[in-house]
Amino acid sequence: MIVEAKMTYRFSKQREAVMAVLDKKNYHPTVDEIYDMVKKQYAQVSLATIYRNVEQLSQMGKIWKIEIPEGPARYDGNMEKHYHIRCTKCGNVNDVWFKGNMNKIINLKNIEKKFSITGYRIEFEGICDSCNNKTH
Amino acid sequence: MIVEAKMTYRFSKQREAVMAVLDKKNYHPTVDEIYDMVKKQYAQVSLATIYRNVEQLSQMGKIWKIEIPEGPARYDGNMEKHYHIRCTKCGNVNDVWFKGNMNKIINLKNIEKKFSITGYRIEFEGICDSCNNKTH
DNA sequence: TTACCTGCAAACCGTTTGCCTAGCA
DNA sequence: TGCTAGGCAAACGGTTTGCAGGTAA
Repeated sequence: MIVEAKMTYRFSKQREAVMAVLDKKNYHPTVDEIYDMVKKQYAQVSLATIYRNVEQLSQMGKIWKIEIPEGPARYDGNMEKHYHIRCTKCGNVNDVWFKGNMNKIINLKNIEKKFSITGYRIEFEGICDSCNNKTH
Repeated sequence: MIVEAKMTYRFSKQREAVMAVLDKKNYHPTVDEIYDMVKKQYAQVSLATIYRNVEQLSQMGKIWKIEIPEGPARYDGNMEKHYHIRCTKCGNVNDVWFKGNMNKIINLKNIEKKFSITGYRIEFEGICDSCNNKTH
């Protein structure tokens, strides 16, 4: 028998600092990058604390975890519905604001149902401006 | 200046065995699972060999690597164009045969262009039959 | 005063690499 | 004979965990 763990959150200055780092549009730092930022304010902070806090914050629905295949996850403090595009050269992630309702466009009813489909994950790929403009 | 490395492949029974494992429809094993299969035939085979071979085969365009967020990659020997759905309970991956042209449905022209978009990755999520039917 | 939260270090897991031998072409 | 592929073990990168002390409520 599984017993739901009761979980209460309490304030911590470190978690506030993580939130503050993520309070910026079109910014999708990795844990390491968040760590470096938070360290400026709390030199003693540990990497594990950052990991624990981003996990908690994303479970609380306050931030969004962006899974990156073959690389560190990135986090996004902007909870408005949008998508992401990743530069296949430098790895940077940018916001994609799709005009229209993606749920209408990807009509799950058109897909064969041996599963009950609960969602989808879509991620765009491309080359960003700064990589495009680089001579090499 | 970057010099393209010249690469020639040569036959190996281990790589044949990996291909043989993947020659089955709607089967998406991890490296560990492939390893276990190949070991039945070649007890001495090493995990590194499986990794090197799946990497090579997918570069040769003979198999497809399915990136799984937070988990081991899976491989698919079926190169016909299709999509995947992953059970969020048990992690199993199944094929999704989408009726229609996904490229028409996801019209990249509708998306703002600060990037040059080269592609997208879409992965469905759901609960598979066997997980649905499990009492718990 | 209770439990959550922290810092530290060690462990973890999937994957890659260095080294040296085996074996295809 | 030259160069790719293999086996083994160690290293790697991102992430999680155990523990003991710190701190919010």
